[in-house]
Amino acid sequence: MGTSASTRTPRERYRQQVREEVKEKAWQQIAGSGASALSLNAIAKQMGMSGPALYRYFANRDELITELIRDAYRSLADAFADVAGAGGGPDLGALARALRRWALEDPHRYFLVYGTPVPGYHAPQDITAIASEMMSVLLDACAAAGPRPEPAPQARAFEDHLAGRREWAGDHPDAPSPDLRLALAFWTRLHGALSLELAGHFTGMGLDPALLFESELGSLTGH
Amino acid sequence: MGTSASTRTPRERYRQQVREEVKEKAWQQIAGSGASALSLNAIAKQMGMSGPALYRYFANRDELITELIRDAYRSLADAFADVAGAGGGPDLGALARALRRWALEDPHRYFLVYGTPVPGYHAPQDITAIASEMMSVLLDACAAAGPRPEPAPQARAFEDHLAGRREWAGDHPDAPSPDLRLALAFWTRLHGALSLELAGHFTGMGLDPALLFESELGSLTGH
DNA sequence: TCGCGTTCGTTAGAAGCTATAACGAGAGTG
DNA sequence: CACTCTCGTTATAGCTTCTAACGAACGCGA
Repeated sequence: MGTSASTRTPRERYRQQVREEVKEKAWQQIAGSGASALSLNAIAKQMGMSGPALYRYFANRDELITELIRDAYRSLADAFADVAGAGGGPDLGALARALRRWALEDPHRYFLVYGTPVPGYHAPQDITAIASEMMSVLLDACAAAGPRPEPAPQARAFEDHLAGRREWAGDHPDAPSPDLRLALAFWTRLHGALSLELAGHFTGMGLDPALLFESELGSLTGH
Repeated sequence: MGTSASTRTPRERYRQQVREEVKEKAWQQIAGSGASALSLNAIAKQMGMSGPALYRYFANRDELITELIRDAYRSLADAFADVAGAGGGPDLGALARALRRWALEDPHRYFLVYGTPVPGYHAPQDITAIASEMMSVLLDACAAAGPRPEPAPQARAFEDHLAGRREWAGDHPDAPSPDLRLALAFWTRLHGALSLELAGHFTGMGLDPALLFESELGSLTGH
């Protein structure tokens, strides 16, 4: 046990090491020019080897990008888990600020997860697993959340709808419908504020996105 | 007058006609494979002429895409204006549903406007003008909106912040702060729900995005 | 109606990309 | 020590954007 199957043979060790370095260079390149401009050729040259060598490590460009998306999901889920593990009990505000911190830390990484979807792309199983892992933390925080604003009639209707379709709640099959709706509102509202901020739709407006974010957060945690 | 400067010379007429056909084919291609896969070469071949011919009509790929973004903005602004012009007075619910209809009509067009930003891209003047044209319609609807939920403390703080920085309100320099905040919440919340829906983050959850959208709309228009 | 200039579409080509194929050299295994 | 599997190489096909140079056609003024 200990260093598990990851460190089997020296070959495997080296292989993993190169894959990591490729991904590292890929992140650098994405940070500069976005994911659509990611070039395997450029990465290879940057690592001192010639183009097609990288195809020993990644079947194609899409596989590399999928790997990057997976890592991005993983880092966000870890950030969530850290928040849940740290302070006394889960807290929606802490989760929200961790989300914003994570997004501002690397906007391109954020857009890799929540931006324009790649046409043919379908998330593999393990990525949806990470997503539901995050949802689980979020539902815990929702359950622990205090009193919340009186829901509008449409919100009540949505909660009724949710009561019948909670398969996505994963390990929280008994979560009350208001909690499910709160979790979804958390997700959509904060993502709305964040993605518009990061896409630059507020630039030139002279408003502070942090305050807008806090305002939207306030609409979730109640007064 | 009448047919204005657009129909000056026969040459100019033909030129505009070709430009329109190029954009038409571009939309077809985007609808199939997304904007990142848009190929000038493929469009040219589809129109029966050889690659570089298109460079007589568009300086480069970016100029074509910018034009498409402009048209996309224009069509959304028109959809907003139609709603405002039609029924008796502006209505937030009608605007919201027009927004969702517009988005579902062509998700790729939606992402062209609100999706992952192109790294080097900066919106030209006339596009920001269209954006503030929409904001004006939205602010009218906010002013006409009925009683709204009691704002959370963070929302009050944000309104105070907005009171000092309302330059973006354009032709509504005297809009009250609660209206400004409502307009921004409209924008961010509905965009949050829409973009997650269109990006497919709800697929497999078995929930009805229309009801989620209505629920979020309910949070804006009050009970 | 005739010429002349502008504009258009062409082909050729450079530079870049993804991706495959075939080959040589090395490393680890039995 | 030899054998095999893996790695990195070069060559190549096919795609892309975009520039350059050439010929033809179109339309405007005379």
